[in-house]
Parts: sequence; C-alpha cells; structure tokens
Amino acid sequence: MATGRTHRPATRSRGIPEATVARLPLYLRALTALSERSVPTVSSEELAAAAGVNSAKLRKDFSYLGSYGTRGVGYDVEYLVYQISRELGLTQDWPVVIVGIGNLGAALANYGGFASRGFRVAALIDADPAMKGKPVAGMPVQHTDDLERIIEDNGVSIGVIATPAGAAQQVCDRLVAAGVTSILNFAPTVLSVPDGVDVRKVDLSIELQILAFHEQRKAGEEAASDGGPPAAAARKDSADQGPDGDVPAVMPA
Amino acid sequence: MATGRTHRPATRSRGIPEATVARLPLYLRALTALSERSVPTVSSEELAAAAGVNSAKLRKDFSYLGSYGTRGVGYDVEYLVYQISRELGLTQDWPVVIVGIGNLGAALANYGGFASRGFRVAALIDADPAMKGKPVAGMPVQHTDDLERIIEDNGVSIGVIATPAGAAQQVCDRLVAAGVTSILNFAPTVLSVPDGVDVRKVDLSIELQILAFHEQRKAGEEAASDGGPPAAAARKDSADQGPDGDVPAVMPA
DNA sequence: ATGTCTTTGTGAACGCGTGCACAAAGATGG
DNA sequence: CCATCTTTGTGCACGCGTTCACAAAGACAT
Repeated sequence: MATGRTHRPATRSRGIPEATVARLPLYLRALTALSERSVPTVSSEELAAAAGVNSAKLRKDFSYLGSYGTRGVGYDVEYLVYQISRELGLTQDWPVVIVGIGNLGAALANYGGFASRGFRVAALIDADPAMKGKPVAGMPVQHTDDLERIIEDNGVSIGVIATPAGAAQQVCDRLVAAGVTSILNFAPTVLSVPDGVDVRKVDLSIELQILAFHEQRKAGEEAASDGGPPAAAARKDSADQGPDGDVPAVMPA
Repeated sequence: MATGRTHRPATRSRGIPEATVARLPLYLRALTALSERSVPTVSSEELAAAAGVNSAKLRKDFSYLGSYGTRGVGYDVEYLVYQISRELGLTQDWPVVIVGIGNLGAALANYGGFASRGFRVAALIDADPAMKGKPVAGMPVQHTDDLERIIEDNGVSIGVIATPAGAAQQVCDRLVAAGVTSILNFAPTVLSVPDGVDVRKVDLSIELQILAFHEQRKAGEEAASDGGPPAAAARKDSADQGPDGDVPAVMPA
C-alpha cells in the first residue's frame, strides 16, 4: 500500500489535548518576554492578550497542566515558564540534524530561534559533494554518506528535511532507519513513515495558497457590494457554483 | 491593551469549511503530479492515498466544490486541477512582496514553489541601507522607505514578513496601511491587525517544540515499560500516532 | 474576623471536523 | 435491455475543541 501515514486518530497525549500542546510554545514565548521585563505575575486576561488567544481557552489549557495559578492574583511568571518548559521537554538538550543545505537549509541553520529553546544543531548534511566541508553557520557541511553515523554518534532523534521534494522520502527513510523518531519536513511531499514516528510539515506554498483563497473571496465580496476596484491586480471572475462544467480544463501547472 | 486581533470567527468562507480549504492545495499538488504523468482519471481512494488523507474526507471535501466526479470511474484529473485552481484563486496572478531579506527572506525569494503556483515576487524590501540594490534571486533589494509606493504601484495585496521579531509589527502596520490585506508572518510575534486582514504565521521554533513534546513522551513511555535506558537513538514501534493531519505551524487568522 | 473584590478553574452547551456505511449513479458486459 | 460491478456523494453519529458563565478560592482592606 505505501500509504502516507499521516492522519491523527485523536491521540490525547498524556491527557493533554493536541490543540493545547500546539499553543504551549505560544504561551511560553509571551511568558519569556514578561520574564525578561521582570514582571512577577500575570493574569489570564493579560497573558491571553499577549499570546493572541481567548482567556478562557488559556485557563483551560493551563488546567491540563495543573493548578498553577492563584485566584485573585494570576500566574507566577517564572514558575509558569518552568512548568511549560518542562512539559514541552525543553529542559533537556535536543540535538537536531538538518538535511539539505540549500537556501532554506542554510536559513534554518542560521536561525537563532532553535538554539534559544534547547535545540542544538548537531550537524548539517547535504548530498552535494561540492558542499562537503563548506562552512554554513559556522559549521562544516557533511556528506549524506555519513548520515547514519552522525545520527548515532550524536544521539539525534529529531531531523529536519529541507531537501528538494524528490529526495525527501529517501532521506526520511534513512533518518528513520538510523533512529530518528521526529521529523520536521519542509519538502513539498507527503512522507510515509512507520508508526511511532511523528512528522510535522511546513509548506510555504500551501500557506500562500490559503491566503490567496481568502483574498479572492474578499475581492469578490467587495466587487459585489462596493463598486470601487481597489488596484491593479483585481481580476475576479467568480460566477462560481456551476455544478455542471462551465469551462474547459486547462491550467498552468 | 490592544489585543492582537487574530482569531477566526468561524468563517465558513462561501460555505467551504476552513479545514477543507487547507487541504485543497494538498490535493492540487497530488493532481498536478498525476497530470504530468498524463493520468486521465483518478479514484478518490488513489488520490487520497497520494495526498495522505482519508478517502471519505477527500470525497466530502470535493462535494463542497460541486459534483465533479463520475461514479464508477472517478475524477477527471485535468478538470479537477482546473476547478481547484479556480477555487483557490490561482488562475489569477498574485503579486507578493517579501519584507526582510535576511537568510530566511532570501531563501523565500529563491523558493521555486511560489512562482509555480501563480504567485509572483513583485519586490524584495529590507530596512538595511547596505542591502539596497543588492541582487537577491535576480532582483534588486529595495529600501523600506519605498514600501508604500511599491505596494501601490504593483497592486500588491499579499505580503510576507521575514523580519526580526522587533520590526514585524511596525512593518505589518505599514503594509496594512498601504493596502495589503493578507500577511504571511515568519517573525516569532503575534501580529495585531484590523478586521478584514488575514494573517497566517509560520513559526519554525514552535514546530520543533511540538515535536520535542511528543519525543519526550515517547522516551518516557519507553523508559517506563522497557526499563532499559535507550542508547543514543531510541527505536520503538509502539502504536502511538503522529499529531499531524492538519495545518501545522499556523494559527488561523 | 468579616466582607468585598478579583481572578481562577471548570461544568455544560455548542459547533466543527471526521469517518463509517450505504444508497444512488453510472459504467460495463452479456 | 438487464444484471452486475465500481465508485461517488452524503446522512448520521461521535468526539474534540471552543466558549460562556459562574461558583469557589484566595487577596486585601477595615
């Protein structure tokens, strides 16, 4: 079958809802900023505003971690920073490898947000022999041939794939075989992995396409009610909703 | 405090669920690949496998667009490519500006996935005077001073922010004031925008933190049952599933 | 100590998304 | 023309996530 195993059967990890886990880093960032300003306590309302979420949601999220607040006062910033960090596993060191040192891979290697959160770039790996030894972000690029050894030597369990789409699955297979159990995939492909391996994907093109959808809808609505076409590129053709085909099928890929 | 206006009012845009919209680009990519191999038709089962989703979900998604399939046969690939492209607004040209030409901004400028989908990088903008005129991805970087003019001259409605966190809100405000109504934000900050402006954010650090959470959980479970402290790389195959399946790294605006 | 005021923690209702399972629709073969 | 087979389109049920609204808990002043 070789189906891309990527669906989620509602795994409530350790009782903490997945949606909550996804927001914890957001809270952590806001709390870190408060901590740097030496703010001692914060209310759910204030913190929610800083994180851009509903305050009730924030309180419910925190309730999954435990009762860390004080009624009438709020939450202790430092204590909460520690609790969330611990919950997310950021109190330990996570060696990470980045495979595919093109433009994006290099950008990731230079990205400061990793190191500041307990992640350590253990190695940069590329398939191009010409890249071998070349320093990127103060670190020599290593060749794909040594991938397995690098993973093992450094105890890497998290891998970042920034290769072209064509190479992604092969790289993924090798990473998994070498012991990696979490993968962050930037290649525009559906990765197929065995059970027990987590894959998260970031697709820049998809994000833009979603924006384009909403943008088109806004343009359509505006054109329908208001008469003023805003600027140059406003070619809309809505007339949607034709159950039967209205236009032939040809499209630029 | 001025709350970051970033929540989604359950906008069932035009009756198409947000979750479905987020999957359309996925289907489109799989269909494009089929089209290039000159495959005439495809069943929901096959296409679902290629896109990494459930076949029933895929059929339901398509049902929101209309009845474009033929029972007993499947879907016409070319026709479906066109319909989805039209629905996503990819049949028109979308000029995009990228603000902040650091490592990430440069990587985005060079990213081929944009141009291949109807997006056109209209301008690269940076606040550093030293960058002005410097060619990146075959295009001269322009200075922030000209931001408003560039937006207007090119009819740009989609902006990409790849600046440091500190500058993001300011850049965002200027983009919005100049007429941009959709923003893709790579800066690790919560952006505050007026109603009617869509913001999607991609945060690389957050993605890794979510992976770390699951990784820690896996390690903990293993230690609890197996007892043996894993060597460097943990290897197990317990039946827990990945958290993927939807849109990671992104808060619906 | 007592009352008031602030803020948390959560019960409950609701809506969205998912997946099952099946009837309807059309293709295909005799 | 009828029977059979394939595949779509969808009604329905279920569970997760979100939000409201409020009682409980603690701080603080008198």
